Amino acid sequence: MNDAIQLRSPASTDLNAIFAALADPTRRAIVARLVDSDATVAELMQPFSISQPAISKHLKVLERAGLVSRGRDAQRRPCHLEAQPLAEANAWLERYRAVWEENFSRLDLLLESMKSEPLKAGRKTGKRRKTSQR
Amino acid sequence: MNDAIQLRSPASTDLNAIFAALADPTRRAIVARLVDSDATVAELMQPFSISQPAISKHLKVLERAGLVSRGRDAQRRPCHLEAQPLAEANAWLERYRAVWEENFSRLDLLLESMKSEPLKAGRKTGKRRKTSQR
DNA sequence: TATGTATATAACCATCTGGTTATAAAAGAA
DNA sequence: TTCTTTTATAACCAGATGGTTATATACATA
Repeated sequence: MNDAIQLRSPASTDLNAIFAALADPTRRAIVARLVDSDATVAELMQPFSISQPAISKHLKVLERAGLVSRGRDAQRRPCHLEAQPLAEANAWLERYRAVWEENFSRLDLLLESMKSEPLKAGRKTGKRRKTSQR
Repeated sequence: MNDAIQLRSPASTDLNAIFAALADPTRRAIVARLVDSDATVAELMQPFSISQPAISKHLKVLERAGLVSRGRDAQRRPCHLEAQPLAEANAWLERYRAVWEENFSRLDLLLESMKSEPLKAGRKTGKRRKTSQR
């Protein structure tokens, strides 16, 4: 995936849109709803007290992030949840699993992450491991 | 975690800030850098061609999301990566693992997610699985 | 054809974001 | 004290975001 320094790789751009899309509770609720089944705009609108255009805007954000695709059924434009962007976001977070799981030591994580995906953000000139004590 | 319908639960608010913080490539790179070790603002600034105040702003966003905590070492304010928000974001995505892993069927996922965390976004009045024809 | 239904678009608004430059503040060093 | 280093804050800007209302479009049906 190659994140870190060069900020404009296509994959990185995707992650921008994906995380941004997930940063809104209405959109997360829409994603949650679509796990169950495809749904029309009207159906997605139902649980919320916001206008239909607002929902359409949210759907466009989800579409741009690749999280939702649209079909066509007469006037309706049924929404379908796409898996891949969720997998991408998960993959990014997965690299830091060791941070929140106590099984690994910091050093283990470093080696682990270098093996799977060279982070190369470092350039740690001084490499002070304990810059302070918090 | 209780997401979906009521949009302003504290946990939901956290996810907003967490995902929003991760939606920027500079901030994701900072997170990646901090996995290795704590770092000062100057150290974090180094790989980027943006100003120091810009970095300070990014750090404030990460702090608000709980992803980074700050220490004190003379003039320096070393940054430390906090695990919990990453775990929270991961936990949210984890609920949809079955969506991108073909092992589960859709129905399996539904049961799975209901067991672990009642989604209750549905209110599926008609429970039409295929919105396409009606 | 006219009407109703489902969705999208336009125009607008307030607020947030990500950047800038200039300046302030905090702390060690001379 | 004065200078230097490190970080934060203020003021500003352009553009995005999330909402609104009003209107247009696309299609089905009476």
